[in-house]
Amino acid sequence: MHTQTATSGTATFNHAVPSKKFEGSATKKGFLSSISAPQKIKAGKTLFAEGDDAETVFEVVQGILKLYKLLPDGRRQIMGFVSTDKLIGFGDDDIYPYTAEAVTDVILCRYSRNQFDKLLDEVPGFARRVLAARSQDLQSAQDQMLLLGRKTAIERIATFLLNLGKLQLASSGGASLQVPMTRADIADYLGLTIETVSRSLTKLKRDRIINLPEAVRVTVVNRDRLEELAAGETLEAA
Amino acid sequence: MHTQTATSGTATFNHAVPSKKFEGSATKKGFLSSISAPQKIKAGKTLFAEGDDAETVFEVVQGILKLYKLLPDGRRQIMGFVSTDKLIGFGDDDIYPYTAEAVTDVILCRYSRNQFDKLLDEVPGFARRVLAARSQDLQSAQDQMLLLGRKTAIERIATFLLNLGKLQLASSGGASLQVPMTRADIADYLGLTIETVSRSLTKLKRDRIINLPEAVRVTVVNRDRLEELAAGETLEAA
DNA sequence: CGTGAGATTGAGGACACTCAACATAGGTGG
DNA sequence: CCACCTATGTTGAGTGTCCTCAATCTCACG
Repeated sequence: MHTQTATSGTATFNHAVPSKKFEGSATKKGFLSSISAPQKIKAGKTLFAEGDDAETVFEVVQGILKLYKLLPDGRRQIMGFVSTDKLIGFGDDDIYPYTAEAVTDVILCRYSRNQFDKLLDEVPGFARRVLAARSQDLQSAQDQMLLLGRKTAIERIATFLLNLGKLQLASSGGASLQVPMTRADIADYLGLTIETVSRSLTKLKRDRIINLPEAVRVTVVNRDRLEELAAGETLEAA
Repeated sequence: MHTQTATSGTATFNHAVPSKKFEGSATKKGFLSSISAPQKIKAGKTLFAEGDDAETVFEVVQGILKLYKLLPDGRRQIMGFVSTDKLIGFGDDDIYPYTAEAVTDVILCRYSRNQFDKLLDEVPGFARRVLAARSQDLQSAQDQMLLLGRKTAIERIATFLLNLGKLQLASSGGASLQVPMTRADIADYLGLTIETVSRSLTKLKRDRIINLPEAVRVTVVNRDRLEELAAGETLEAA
């Protein structure tokens, strides 16, 4: 079971640049949105499951989704969190390769896979633009492979917080980060357990690198040190 | 240092299907190869390094390359092994996001990034086809994220051997696998150490799941069991 | 104010890592 | 042609980081 055959995709929030994707010729929301009206999804609801027929392509208008795969015994790996302006649910294959679930309330648009494919073939520059987005997703996935394969727990958390920061700097600003996902989600994204996530955050706090006014909020106190940790500079002394 | 900013890409060998990529209209090697003559690269040679200007797109004609990222202290993560008919070195960004090094002797073609971009814009269906390939690469990367984040050492090795098998079944056939990369490469691909790779292979041999006539050759004895392990069915008894 | 999901903290254990010795194979030069 | 030499791979002993199990804490919500 849990055949992860398909190829839909898009993932992660590692992008330094907020994506700009659809702005050219006949695209942006002006194009895609004309097909279907935005739709609200409640937090916790599953959009589609790994292995389902990939009949629909989704565009996230607002909110955050998580994409994950499961092993038969329940071990879970979150491939990424996707947010505004991302497309998910298309790829080479005809089934979804992961489950998509709303982390927060989400607003999104749906497009039939057929229509989407037609756009790819017929709208000049659209395939090119989607390719660029997918290349970014691939690169984020590769950064995550480095994290999962070689970074320590503390380094993973540091990387995660900085990426979260880049995302939010794009919209708001300041060193105060909102953490919309649970510790369990963070753990399954970073290949750790919730306990290790919690302990790592506590350690960063003890070391005066971050603050934790509440569980869902993090403020960066020593950004330089956090970046050293994320980069894996090993100066694990201090 | 080791800014991993860029977005070139392509990776991994997780594909069930041997890729077919360029066969349509004006593509296949008939198109791309017309630009540059195939070129030989010796095993061990570095094609380009992470951070270099991404001026050239490469098409692998024969042989195997490894793509990897490094942390400052030398920890290495191999993003994937790429083989015949794969394109590497293009993406959103203008620098390579990883180092590419020849595992075996390699024959490849080079294309200037400018020419490649022009093809993407001008050749009908080309961007579409490259997008499909990149979607496959992304999916492979996501499978690898599940492996790196959640699978045990034995499960990683089992998965690796089966993927190696799929690759080679495409060309040759039979349960006898050639392992062209070193234990160090396997370790850095699977997020393990060489010792753990070696011990895991030994354990699979002791359990009569594979045989190891030589270090570079593996024969699958109990494929069903190997697939259970790769899938993470946890029946870790036996 | 009681309840329950989520988060933190503690104690102990396990899987993979580190360090180290030894084995094997391929290549080179005497 | 064989002995040596270095790469690579295997095996062993001990350690450490992160996991497991479990208790306690926090906070939003009814």
